Amino acid sequence: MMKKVIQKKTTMMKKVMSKSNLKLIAVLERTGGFASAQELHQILRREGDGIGLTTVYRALQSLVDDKIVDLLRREDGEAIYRLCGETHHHHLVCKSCGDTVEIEGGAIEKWAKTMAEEFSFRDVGHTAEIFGICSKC
Amino acid sequence: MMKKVIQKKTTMMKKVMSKSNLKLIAVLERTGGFASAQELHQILRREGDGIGLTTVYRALQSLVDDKIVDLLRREDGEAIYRLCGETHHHHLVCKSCGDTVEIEGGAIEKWAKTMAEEFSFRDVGHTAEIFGICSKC
DNA sequence: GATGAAAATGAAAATCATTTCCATTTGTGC
DNA sequence: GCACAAATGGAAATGATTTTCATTTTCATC
Repeated sequence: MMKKVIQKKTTMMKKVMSKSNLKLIAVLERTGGFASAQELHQILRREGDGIGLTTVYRALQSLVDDKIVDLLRREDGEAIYRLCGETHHHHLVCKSCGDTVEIEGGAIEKWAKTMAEEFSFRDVGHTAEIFGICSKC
Repeated sequence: MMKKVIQKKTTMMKKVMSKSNLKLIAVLERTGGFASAQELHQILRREGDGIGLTTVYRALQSLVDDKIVDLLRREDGEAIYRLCGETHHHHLVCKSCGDTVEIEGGAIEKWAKTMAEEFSFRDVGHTAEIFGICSKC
């Protein structure tokens, strides 16, 4: 069995993940999709965690800084977060009932890449959503 | 001198553009790029126009509804507005300097249509933006 | 020109996400 | 235990946007 290495914390060391950061990651893993800070806070509260809203915002911010979660925007401008590294997908949303389908966006990825190259942009990301009325509505 | 044509307003007629809408369009034309509601309001005030902030928001909203201006988001979520071109297009936005390129989205139109059909959605629209860092930044 | 209804307007208040302040608690090394 | 830095959370502040509501303007019609 390998000997356990005790590490001392030094300024050179990578920051240790705080408890709240871990909690947020856990919720994001569990819920899968996107969630706003307010929603994440509610979820944690509902589960009995007394975490404060401030802490949720702080934790999310640091996770974004560390590139552990992505920050996107809803149509109304509210910030939504998701774990990085999940397969990147897009949404098909019913304007009437709100039902959402996750869809493949291969064509989009290619398009974004092509356009970025054409205009010499780097570090590009993209957003793409389709909205309409689903068959049930 | 040509005789002035007096038109009567009827419910069948296309909605007439209100004064504030025209003012907003004028400023957007003049400034060219994107501007937030707050900025547009300041510009108008600075020019001696006593227009109220509420009216600016209302005018922008109606222009967006009428597809006369585009609504996008700054990184911090603040809404920014810009005159639409005639054709449906998408944007390539620099996260650093805010420069924007209008780009072709043929691939997107096709993708949206295909996906909508696959999941039996109707009346579909879509949004798609690419953001990154431009060559100058 | 007067009139009345509908549309437009703007000031102030309300809303809502997010940030800032600050006092308290927790964790860690000595 | 002690000292000190980091983490935390509640309350207040901020800032964009929306709502409310009373007032003003527009305009077709008389």
